[in-house]
Amino acid sequence: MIEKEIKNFDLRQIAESGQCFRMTEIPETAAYRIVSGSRMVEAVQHGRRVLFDCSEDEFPYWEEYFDLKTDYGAYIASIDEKDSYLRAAAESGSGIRILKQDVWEMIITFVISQQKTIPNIRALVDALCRNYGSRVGECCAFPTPEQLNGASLEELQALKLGYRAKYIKRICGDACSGALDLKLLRQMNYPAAMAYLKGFYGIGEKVAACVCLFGLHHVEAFPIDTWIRKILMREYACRCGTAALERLPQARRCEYLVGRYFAGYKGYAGVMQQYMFYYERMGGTVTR
DNA sequence: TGGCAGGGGCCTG
DNA sequence: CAGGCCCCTGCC
Repeated sequence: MIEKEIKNFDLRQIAESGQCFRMTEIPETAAYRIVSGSRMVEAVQHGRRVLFDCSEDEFPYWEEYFDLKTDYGAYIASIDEKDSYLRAAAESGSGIRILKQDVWEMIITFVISQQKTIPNIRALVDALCRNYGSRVGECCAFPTPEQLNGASLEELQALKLGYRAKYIKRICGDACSGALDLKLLRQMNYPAAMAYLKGFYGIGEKVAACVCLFGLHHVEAFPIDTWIRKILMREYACRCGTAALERLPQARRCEYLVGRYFAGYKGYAGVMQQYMFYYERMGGTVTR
């Protein structure tokens, strides 16, 4: 057991923040089970005190996973005082961390995520682990590229992956052949990683940004999905006057708003994205 | 009961 | 840029 006192840390908020899909509350306890790649830990929290059920040797992995050495209070304190929406969002999710997850797992997970709901994504990731991952104690590891490459297109479609099955099939092939070089990807900076990821079949702008943010820990990444799009148009579009915005094509409007209102959070705009996403999913109200 | 809209998008023409 | 895509869920 490792016990730590941690500010700006909330297991429940992290579990519901939509960046990880294998973090679950253990029934009838206040504890959470967190699975990443082939590792597993259980953690429970009482206020700022957090207990991790792991050895001293294992802890550094989870310390990095939860980004425990970073001061999220400083991120929150840096928010523009005039931006009352963002302040409220950050307050609602002040215990969120940007996780440093397994890159391969993030690639497949976010390819799956397109046009799916979060419960659905959880179920599909779980199915991949149970069907193709190695058993680790009582849970299953995320399948390696080689393991997942053993799945036929028909098998993947049978799991209800729909049109994503062919993306996954091709990406597994690329990862096994070396065309998708994860080691190389991990060494790239943000723009290079985005360009590299987008070159693979089934990975577009949004999925690439999620892999950068949640897998490579490029916290400047700012994924724009339907929720963030809705927020940007509702909370930020009116601030700059509609004329400037209407001159832009539909697809570029969000990009423009992000450039205008989030440039100040240079190098960590993705943290703000997570606060907004969480706040919106919680119904735009503080649930504490 | 059925039709419709939308889901943490991406590819193709 | 507009459709189409697999297929499921929520809603009326």
